[in-house]
Amino acid sequence: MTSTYEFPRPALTVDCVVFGLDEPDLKVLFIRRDLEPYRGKWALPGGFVHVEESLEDAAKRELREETGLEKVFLEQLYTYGDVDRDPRERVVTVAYYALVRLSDHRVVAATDARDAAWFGVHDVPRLAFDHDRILKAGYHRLQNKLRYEPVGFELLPRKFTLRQLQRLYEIILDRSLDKRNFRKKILGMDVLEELDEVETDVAHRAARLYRFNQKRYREMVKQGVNFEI
Amino acid sequence: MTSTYEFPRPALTVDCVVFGLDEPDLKVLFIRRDLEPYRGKWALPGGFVHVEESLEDAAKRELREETGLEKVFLEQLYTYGDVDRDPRERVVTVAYYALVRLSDHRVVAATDARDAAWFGVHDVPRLAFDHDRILKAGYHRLQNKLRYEPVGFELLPRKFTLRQLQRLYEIILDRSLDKRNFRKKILGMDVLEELDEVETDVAHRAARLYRFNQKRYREMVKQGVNFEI
DNA sequence: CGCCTTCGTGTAGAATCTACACTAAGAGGA
DNA sequence: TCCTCTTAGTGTAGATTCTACACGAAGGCG
Repeated sequence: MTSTYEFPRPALTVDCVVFGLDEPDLKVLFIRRDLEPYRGKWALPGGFVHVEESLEDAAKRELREETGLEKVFLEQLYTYGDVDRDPRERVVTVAYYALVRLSDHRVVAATDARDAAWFGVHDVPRLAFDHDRILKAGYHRLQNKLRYEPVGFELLPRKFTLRQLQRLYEIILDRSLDKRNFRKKILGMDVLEELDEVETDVAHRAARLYRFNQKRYREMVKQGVNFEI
Repeated sequence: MTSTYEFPRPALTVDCVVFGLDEPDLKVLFIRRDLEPYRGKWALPGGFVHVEESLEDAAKRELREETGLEKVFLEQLYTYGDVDRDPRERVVTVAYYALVRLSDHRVVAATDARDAAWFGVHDVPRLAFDHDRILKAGYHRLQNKLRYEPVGFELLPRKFTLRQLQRLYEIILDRSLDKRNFRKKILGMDVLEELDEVETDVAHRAARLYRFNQKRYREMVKQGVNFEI
């Protein structure tokens, strides 16, 4: 079954920059290509947009098919449309970035016959197409996002300690933060719920666990509260 | 001449949200559609992406063809890909927003047979497709952008007074700013060149003219300087 | 020359940011 | 049981930045 159009059309794909926190590293997920071009090279998970699915649906579907990931935080990043991005033909790619809780999704690589693997964000192999550029944009966006919105919770277990959260910020923003100031700031945002639980299995005083209160956050966003770190 | 593909492909278009400052209003440019669907309705300037041109080139070309505008500030906004955006068929639209110096481009509407017109951003007619949504996103983006980056100069004449600049900020951000604090802040950024000229044709003391020093700005961005207002 | 309008400037008090160090809790081993 | 080790959890002073606010100077115009 084929489709015919009066004028030639670019192919349309989605690609996802998938971040996961694997302390002490921020990791990104790639799949190994099993087709030409760039066969055997690592690439961002992604693929063609079907004509009856939205862009976001396409991104979700590709993530599920290629990496087994579901229900992750997903946001549009940028659309890449230079004419020579793909050696075969004109391809326009809508890039998304995703944040996944590795605590929930341990076994990603195994879910599919395809070869998937996490790489440290500062230690990425040569990538197919212009995917290094997309990766860079995704990382940059994550850093900016984190600076202005409390989005990091998507990378942590649902219950976490303030120390874990601070480490996350330090890893992503790539600079160290003062413990007391960080706690003041983040608690002052008033979007964390203090739980009646502490962490377990640590060989020292256990830290209190917190949970992100998304409902409260959304209310505060409406009121125009600032979440800058 | 037709093109045939194995699978159906969405059509790909670009649309531009074009802002211009026409004191005391921020205006947006629309064209009146002369084809179905939405014939006679106002719509964002835009059109199909040719297969041999980049997305940005397509946006520039459409702007030129439909509105006569050239060499304007142009930046990608968001890509809209819901399946039912267009009643005819699946259309994916990469939206851009543009800032134009009305002082340089007075006669936009006349350049083409097509019907083009500026509307106050708070006083826009019913628009074709989901263009009201795109407009909203563009306006929102402009506000955010202005808040964090000195981008407003693109809307002013190359030489301008601090008062003009402040008015611009007030119009776009939709709140009044303190004169002295604004001047301190903006001059403290160190990206304005004080000229040896003052405004003319005013019936009161003439204000000094300034010019935006883009080179200096770029250097400062590299150093990670903050341009928040 | 007087009037009118806008230009251009400083400061004090409030709020926020930054840098910094010690006691408390709990686990583990002697 | 007690000593040691590690991290938890907390407050403050000084510097910086933000905010609110008013008046003399310049220059065109009648």
